[in-house]
Amino acid sequence: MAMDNRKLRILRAIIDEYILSAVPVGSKSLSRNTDFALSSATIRNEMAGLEGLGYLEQPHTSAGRVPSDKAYRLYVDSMLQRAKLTERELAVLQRYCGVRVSSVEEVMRETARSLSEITNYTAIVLMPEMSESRLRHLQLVPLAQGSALAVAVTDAGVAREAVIRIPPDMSVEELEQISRMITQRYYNRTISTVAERLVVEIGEILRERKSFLQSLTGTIDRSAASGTHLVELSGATNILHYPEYRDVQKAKSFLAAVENKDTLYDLLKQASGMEFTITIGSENKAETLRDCSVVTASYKLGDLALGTFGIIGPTRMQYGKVLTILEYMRASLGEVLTGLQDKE
Amino acid sequence: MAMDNRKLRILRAIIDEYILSAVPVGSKSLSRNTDFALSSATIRNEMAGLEGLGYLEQPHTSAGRVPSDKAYRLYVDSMLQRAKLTERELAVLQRYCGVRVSSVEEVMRETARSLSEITNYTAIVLMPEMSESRLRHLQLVPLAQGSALAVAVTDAGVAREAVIRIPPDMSVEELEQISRMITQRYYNRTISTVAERLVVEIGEILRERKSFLQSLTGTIDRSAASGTHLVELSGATNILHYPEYRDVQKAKSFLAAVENKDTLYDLLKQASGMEFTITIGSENKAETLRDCSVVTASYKLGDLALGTFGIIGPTRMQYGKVLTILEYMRASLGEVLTGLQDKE
DNA sequence: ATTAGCACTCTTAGCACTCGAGTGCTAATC
DNA sequence: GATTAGCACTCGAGTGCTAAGAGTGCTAAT
Repeated sequence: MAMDNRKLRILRAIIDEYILSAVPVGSKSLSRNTDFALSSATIRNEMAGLEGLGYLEQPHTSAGRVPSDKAYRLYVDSMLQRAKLTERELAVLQRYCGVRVSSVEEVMRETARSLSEITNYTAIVLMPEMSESRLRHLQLVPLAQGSALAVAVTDAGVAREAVIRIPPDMSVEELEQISRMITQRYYNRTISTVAERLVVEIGEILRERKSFLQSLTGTIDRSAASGTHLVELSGATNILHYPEYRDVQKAKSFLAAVENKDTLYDLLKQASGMEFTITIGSENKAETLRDCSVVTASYKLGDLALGTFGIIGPTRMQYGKVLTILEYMRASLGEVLTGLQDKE
Repeated sequence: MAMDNRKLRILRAIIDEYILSAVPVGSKSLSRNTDFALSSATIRNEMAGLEGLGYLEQPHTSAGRVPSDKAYRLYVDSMLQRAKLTERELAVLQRYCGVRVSSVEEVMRETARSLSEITNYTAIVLMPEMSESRLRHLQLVPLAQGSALAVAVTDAGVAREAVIRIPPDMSVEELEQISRMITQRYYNRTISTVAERLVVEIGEILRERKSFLQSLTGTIDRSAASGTHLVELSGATNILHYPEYRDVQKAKSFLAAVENKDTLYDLLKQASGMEFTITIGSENKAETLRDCSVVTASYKLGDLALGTFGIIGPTRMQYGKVLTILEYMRASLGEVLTGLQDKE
């Protein structure tokens, strides 16, 4: 049994229908509601064929058919067409572009919020990777006896901070001097380079401060590596709108999965760099997302900030619409990020 | 009909029972499972009395009784006793105290995580108020042509950043000089003072930079005021464990309420400064939390960081246990925050 | 190749029924 | 006078049955 043109058209009709209704679609309703000039019996035959090929599944005998992950894959690969956006959707996007923000974190938060609001799915945004961005300034600010706050600023316009311990005999002037020295020496180097070379190079100059520098390096390393607050999540509870999650148990496991930022980080990390990715159901690495689809987009700003964002929803997702929205968002994000600097 | 001692004992037994089981408790089971030497009939009479007084409610005739908010209020006001912690609970607390963190944000995250893990309710943590903490350092770092990052460090050990626009003719040296001037002049002043006086005072010195300073002030103001990322939330989905939220509709409205950080911010803000607060069901201002209880505690560190944290759960909450945990946490939080500076 | 027709399957909604836990009331008991 | 045993009554949850509806596969006719 091979795939032919008519089978494709039927499959597509089934998918379109199922995406809207979430109800298994049967041969009769299909022949009634579409303009194939075919009887239900013919469609039944074709459906049986499609099931044999693995594109359709039957929840139980005498129920309609449901598209398999394989079907969705075919769908997005070869029959997807961009959807027009509605008034409402455009309005949210426009509002998003006009929003006043003053830090990269805020941009991420707004992006996630808008995405989830438009799509009604769950939105995730991955912050630009710290370790690949370049140092602009490092400042050590004394806090109390024996402790200081280290603040690193990068070209992506983000600051990271960490409280560090300092030798009790270290003076304010010395801290200032070290800050200046590091800033000067490592200006425009990537953070990972800084972490790598700091001790070796400056340790030679300031022998007696070597252990302090070591601890500083450790902090930088850890802070650059920790992906914890690099993931922004919004609209997790949107999933509860969809009938496939009417079962509280399922909803719970989805929400638990999504509350764990490590899973999300891996997800986005993997997709970073790809213009768009679509991962369907069982294609997901994470066990817990096996009946979700993930669509992501990456943005790039000059050779500067680079991040990824996307949405998570049921496999029965409006792929066309989502892609259009992500595309739009991708373009706007650059604008908003640049805008950071143009609006006050 | 007045309240007497026996009524109190019965009411208490009902509350204790209901907190554990979430099932309306009836006269028979109560006389069976407790050591009142009373028949179910007597208890029934007393229960009718308690209902008349507004302490009990009946979901429908021929169901057991459920404590009213008023009953819980009485319970926490006059019959509450601290609960012992279990092994598991202590273990989590211990792990919490040992955790290595290097920024206030991380402390908040860990606190929220641990709280929700121990209690199985939803935890919220409010970050120390920015505008009341004192400036330690202000740094303007040039990013690109016409823009810079302003980073303010406070005595609470947190840094806040914002991208600002700068006049194109402003040199690196001038930025540096302004940073130094502001830091020097406003060292140890509260952020709100800085925002208030900056333009007036320094504007006089740097007349030609007045508009720049104005925009900087605006940024500081806004950044200090924005409560957005000052609230840390954890374990929102824990609520799904409880039978009162088995209805997806209810769960959805709870989660929506809790996803809105403004609501939470108001909640915690109001409780800040109070050692402990307990707000029961309808006592909540927020419409959406009318069948939840909120328990909060505030911490203070010297006259330094001051924040609030708490948990949200069903009105049928283990108040005794929660209070004990919050008390413990309150003590540990100081330790952890100080520890920020002692561990590397 | 298509389709009409038919027998069969499976889910869902509705209905009557039972069972258990709970209630209020009254009369007997301590 | 307080307590309790007893009784009739109510309500919700669970059970079993039936009928309706949607869908299927197969076969024979077009």
